[in-house]
Amino acid sequence: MDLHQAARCLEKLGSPTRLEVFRLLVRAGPDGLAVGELQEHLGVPASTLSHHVAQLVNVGLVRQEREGRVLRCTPDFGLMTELVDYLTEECCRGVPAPKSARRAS
Amino acid sequence: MDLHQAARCLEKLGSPTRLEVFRLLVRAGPDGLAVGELQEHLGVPASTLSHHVAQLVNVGLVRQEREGRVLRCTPDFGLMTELVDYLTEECCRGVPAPKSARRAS
DNA sequence: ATGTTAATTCGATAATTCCGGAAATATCGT
DNA sequence: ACGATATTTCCGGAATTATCGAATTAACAT
Repeated sequence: MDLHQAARCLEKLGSPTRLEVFRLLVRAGPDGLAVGELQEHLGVPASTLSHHVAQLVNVGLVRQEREGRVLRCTPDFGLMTELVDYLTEECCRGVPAPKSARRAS
Repeated sequence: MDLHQAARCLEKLGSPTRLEVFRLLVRAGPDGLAVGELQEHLGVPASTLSHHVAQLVNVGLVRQEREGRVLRCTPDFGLMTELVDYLTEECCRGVPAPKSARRAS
């Protein structure tokens, strides 16, 4: 994860609607949620929600898989974790951790 | 930290320039950096940089203190940590951690 | 084929953000 | 008071993003 990728992810998470979408997906269990289910939770018009979800997919934070006529959305925990790790490493410590001192060893 | 505050912080960090500003401040040690020093690092026109820094100050991620004609900027580690904790708690775990099971106990 | 549901794409408008030069403000030194 | 430096504010245009109804595509059932 480099600075530009981190910025892109942060930008997309930086909208209340999209952050809520991601949060709902994370809490929804392994099957995630269909776009329609997200809509019920959020009460946003379908086309608006579709744009927001598309942006999260675009940046890789959300994956979509068709299941009949339903589009099931799941969060990419790996990418989110990379992002949080980037913030922790690069933006939370006053002194950059020496490259040999990260997690064990 | 609630969802809306988190979204505001994320939005402001979601620009390569602003993320780089924050990163530089974090790595700069306890005295932070003057706006002018940031400008040397980034090569951005003064007024543009001023806008970006102002947004970070606005959302509380950066503090400014006058020192003569220099404005010294320091990151708010506390707020940043709250943000990262929010993301970790709310957006990284599939199952919300039971409220009695966070860090020790 | 037709209808129904799920979701996206289109298209148009409104609102916001971004950018940077020029002018203003603040502080200090002489 | 004047000049120099540091930084912001003002302003306007360009670019981007947000919003959402309407039309469209996709999948399925009858």
